[in-house]
Amino acid sequence: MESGRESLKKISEKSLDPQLWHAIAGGMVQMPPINSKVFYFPQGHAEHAKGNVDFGNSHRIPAFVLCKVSAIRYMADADDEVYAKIRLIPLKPDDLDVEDVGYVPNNGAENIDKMTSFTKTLTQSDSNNGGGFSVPRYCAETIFPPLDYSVSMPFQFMCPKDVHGESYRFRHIYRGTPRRHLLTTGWSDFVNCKKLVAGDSVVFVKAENGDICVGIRRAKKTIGGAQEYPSRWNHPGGNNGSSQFGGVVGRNCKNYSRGKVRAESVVEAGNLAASGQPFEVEYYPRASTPEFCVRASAVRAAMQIRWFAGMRFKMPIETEDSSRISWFMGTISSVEVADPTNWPDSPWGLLQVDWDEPDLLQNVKRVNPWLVEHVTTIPAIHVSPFSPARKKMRFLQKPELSLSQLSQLSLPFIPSNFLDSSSPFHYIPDTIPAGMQGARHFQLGQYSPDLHLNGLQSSLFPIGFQPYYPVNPPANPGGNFMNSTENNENIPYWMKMETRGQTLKVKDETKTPQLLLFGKVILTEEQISKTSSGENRVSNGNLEKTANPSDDSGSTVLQNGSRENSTDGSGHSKVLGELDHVGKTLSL
Amino acid sequence: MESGRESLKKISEKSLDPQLWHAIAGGMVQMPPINSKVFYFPQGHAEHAKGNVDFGNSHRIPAFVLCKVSAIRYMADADDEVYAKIRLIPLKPDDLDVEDVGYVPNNGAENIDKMTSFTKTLTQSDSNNGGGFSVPRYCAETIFPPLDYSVSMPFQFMCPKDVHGESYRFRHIYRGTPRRHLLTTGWSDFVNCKKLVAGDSVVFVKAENGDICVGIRRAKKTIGGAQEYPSRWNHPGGNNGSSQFGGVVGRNCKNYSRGKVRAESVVEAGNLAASGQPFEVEYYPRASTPEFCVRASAVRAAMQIRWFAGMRFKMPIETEDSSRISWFMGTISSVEVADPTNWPDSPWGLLQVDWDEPDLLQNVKRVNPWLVEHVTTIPAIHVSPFSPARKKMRFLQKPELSLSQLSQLSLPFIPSNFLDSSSPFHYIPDTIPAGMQGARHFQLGQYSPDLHLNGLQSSLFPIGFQPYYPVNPPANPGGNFMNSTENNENIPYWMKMETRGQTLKVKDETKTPQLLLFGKVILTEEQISKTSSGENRVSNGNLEKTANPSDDSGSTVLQNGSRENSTDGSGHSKVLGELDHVGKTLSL
DNA sequence: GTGTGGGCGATTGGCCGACAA
DNA sequence: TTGTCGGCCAATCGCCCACAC
Repeated sequence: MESGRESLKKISEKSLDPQLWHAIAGGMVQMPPINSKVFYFPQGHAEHAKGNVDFGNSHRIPAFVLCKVSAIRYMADADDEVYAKIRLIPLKPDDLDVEDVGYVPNNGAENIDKMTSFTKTLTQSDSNNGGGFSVPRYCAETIFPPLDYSVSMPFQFMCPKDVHGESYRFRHIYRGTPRRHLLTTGWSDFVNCKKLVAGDSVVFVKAENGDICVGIRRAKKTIGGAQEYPSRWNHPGGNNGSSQFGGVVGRNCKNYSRGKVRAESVVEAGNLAASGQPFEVEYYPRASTPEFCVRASAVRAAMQIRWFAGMRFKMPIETEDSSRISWFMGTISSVEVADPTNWPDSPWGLLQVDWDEPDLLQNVKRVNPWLVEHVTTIPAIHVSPFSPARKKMRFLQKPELSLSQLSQLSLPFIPSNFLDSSSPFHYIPDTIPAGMQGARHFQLGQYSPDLHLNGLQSSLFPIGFQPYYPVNPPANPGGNFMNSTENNENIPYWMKMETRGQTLKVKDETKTPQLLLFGKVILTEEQISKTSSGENRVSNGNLEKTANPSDDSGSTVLQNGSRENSTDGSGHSKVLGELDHVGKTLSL
Repeated sequence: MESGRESLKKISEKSLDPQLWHAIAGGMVQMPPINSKVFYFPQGHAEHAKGNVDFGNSHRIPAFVLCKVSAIRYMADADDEVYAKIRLIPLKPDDLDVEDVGYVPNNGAENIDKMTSFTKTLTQSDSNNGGGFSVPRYCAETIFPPLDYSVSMPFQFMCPKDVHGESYRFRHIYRGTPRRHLLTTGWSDFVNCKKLVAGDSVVFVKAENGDICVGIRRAKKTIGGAQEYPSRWNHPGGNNGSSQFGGVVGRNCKNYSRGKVRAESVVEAGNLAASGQPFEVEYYPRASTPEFCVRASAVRAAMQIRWFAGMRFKMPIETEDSSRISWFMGTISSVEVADPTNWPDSPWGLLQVDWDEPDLLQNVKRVNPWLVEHVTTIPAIHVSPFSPARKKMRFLQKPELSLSQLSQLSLPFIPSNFLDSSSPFHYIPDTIPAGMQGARHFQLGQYSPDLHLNGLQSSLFPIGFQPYYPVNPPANPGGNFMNSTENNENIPYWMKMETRGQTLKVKDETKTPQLLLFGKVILTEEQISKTSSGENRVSNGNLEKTANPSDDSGSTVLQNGSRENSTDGSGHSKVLGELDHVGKTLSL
């Protein structure tokens, strides 16, 4: 009664090549190295799950557990979303014999540069039922097999594989005036099969041996599992009956997709962690919740900072297609335990913050200390009359971008530089008691910068330490943006576009070819650009790149290997352009 | 960060009306009454899950745990598959104060006859992209709202709801020569939306208030979760490129649906059961694995039988659309513990069997004692030259019906009559030690009918008892079949049919309008009929009914309420026609 | 360089009766 | 009674260009 089932299981449990996985996950996704030490936060894990996680009498589950990463399996689920199964071994608080490995750029070090990838966010035309896929020239020339340009309309069929190893067949043709690369036949099927919509991204990855894979990054609509993708009609079909009756009833097709991480597995992990037994967690890097397995050195470094209300900070946010990161600035309004009832000892969400751009990040009330970077200089919060935040919201008046969607927010992965254990404090011994006592619910009064470290920090670092103040370069008030359009006081042209035909598909779902996403907060590229032209954000930079060999304006192919400690006080701009774990990752 | 998530969860956690649930689940599905006693079998639960279940050091998990059913929630998952969440409270082995309730025909007794339902297995034409749904007359007249037959082509729009409460809009028209009922507009969308294929069934249910629901029973392709539905193209679309190249590559769209029950929840349930704590299990009645919560009285009755090698037995199997049950006969080849290493004390799969029709049930090596019925008369195993089993397999030479698919098998629910605690032994006290000692791996020699009860049986019934030998009527050697076609030595007409057009859809997937299913074993109605004309099966009978008021040939509308002890030696034929928990369940 | 719309065939979806099982 | 087919029409898919940003 067991044969056959095994093979099925293996199909769905098959793990991906780590390089491929990282290419699809996006440049900002960093996984901790094997054997490195991390803090596991059950609280954060719970946010990662769908539904409410009830730990029961969770007094015995500590807010954080020091663990060693014993294994990582790189997986993809049924929706082609990549996730990782991280196996963790809890360490004794005084377990000093486990050497934390230094930063390792690639988990599979020998695979560096093995793959080339290109990411493109789908336009309306790309995801239209009737349309093909407009292939950026660079993608075609870098990733796709070469065409025979001697003929008038060169074309070929290419058959990339998805994360599950399934092949898809696309007709790749170079035609039109001016000439351009297109995927025609087969593309529409792919779009329907994968249920892609405008705003989703596809990643073409070429391995060293020439094999081509195609991955998917879905636009983040909601947060942390239980995602209910909007209904997507594959072929709306002529409906005589309904037009004849004017009825629009029916024709709905709900997709009751389940959450990615189940509450029970979180509880199970928490209990195992509490009892010191090895356990495994599933981590969805694109789930828009902060990672809950954080490099121990990063946590320590962050908790050494004497956070207090009034402090200025900046935080990196990735663009929706992972092509850029954007830094947002804010002020700490209060330092207090986020959930004193259930997690009185937790630094998770310790910082209550006010953003310089409250409209865009209005629902990000709390951030983790290790996700932000303290800045010593406070740029003027100048809301220019030409680009006020309020005015920007006019572009959000479309239903799909309404304020009601700007509801919940968690934070994406922190760039690796934050986790760099080469920070001055990586030598701090691991002496955190797994089950902390004392240190109940501390709350610092607002604007009490002289208050000393609160109980949390002292409990995290009970032995002698020096408060650490990172020395950052002055923030660049003018910003340092690429791709920013300046002449956009008017409605941008893409707001006026309409879908051809009468398809009932996702017509009104996403009119924005480029989205920027912060947890559940979806921002258009336009908004980002407009914001960029203000003075209240720091800068952004390329992460993945629109690599156009004939257009170097502001772009360079980023190579990995160059790393700087983001807190070393001098490498700011380098950090912004850093791309340090994917050999060549290119993007549009 | 919690708002909104709650509501999503509630949608997916909503439970169904028990009557509706039962109507969709099918007439053979019986749930134990609330407060009744059942044995919970972790081993069976594990078979219900996808993948391998590792109980770890499971020495402490008993093979069966006597429990009280404290609650049942009737649910439907994202695929519209119904399942139940059964809450169980382990009982102390000597817990005699818990009165086992007698058999209760309907869990919600007051709801009897509240609903009328009709089941139809989809034909190729029904599931064709271009086609509509041919509504059996009885369904239209019994379930659907009445049409105004005064006009020439009467039609209406009806909007049934699915298990999630979503409405679908179908045009119901009465037309053609001869006149017939059809669903046209909207049907195709429904098929695509629900990913229905030929062989799947739809169930129309009308509540007392006239509300109409539509449920789904998918054809069982594989066993116990991790089902990978065959690729279903929603709209294959014209593919100039591939026809021009003659290529059939690509155009595949795998659906990596997950297993229904996760291994972890099985382990969790087993541990809770072992420690005597209440727990909850998810049971998928259509998962083709035997139920793992079995009426205690049924287990006891079965274990009182002195099973031995050489015994003859019969077992009921349901047809794929739950419209009929079929009894297969076999001989016990050996009585031995199925998995002595992990479950040395378990009666699960105790009986090793040889089937009279080994081709059809070749992979059913073991059955549970409470799933079979001992027969005292051994009909001659006469393989007639006109309908030999080998010959029948000729019809399986199509790839979709090849022997390679006849791989694994578990067994469906036993009809309720087997569980009837009104059997002479329902008064046997519950004195089964939850953690049994002794009784390791007993194996009875083949054909040792005089051997006394083995250790398992004595451990299940440690106190005085009388071995129970059911007195059955002599098996009817000639069978008692309906719908059997005799003139099918030739290829049946449906084997010759071809799909119109060039759709790449499920063209070759299921050519059989009627399937009979045994776990993973799929049999056509033709095969069953041919088998029926042999002498080696006992009989079958209608369970759900093709209720045709103008054609009473061999059919009657079955009413619930009439119950007979299947082992009482006289009610055989009544049992076969029994339908005792759904008020009026009709089927095609 | 590439996103979008118009134009247009070829294909399919989808509704119908005819026919037969 | 109802499953399937051929016929037929209309809708739309999907490929192409031209045009803009």
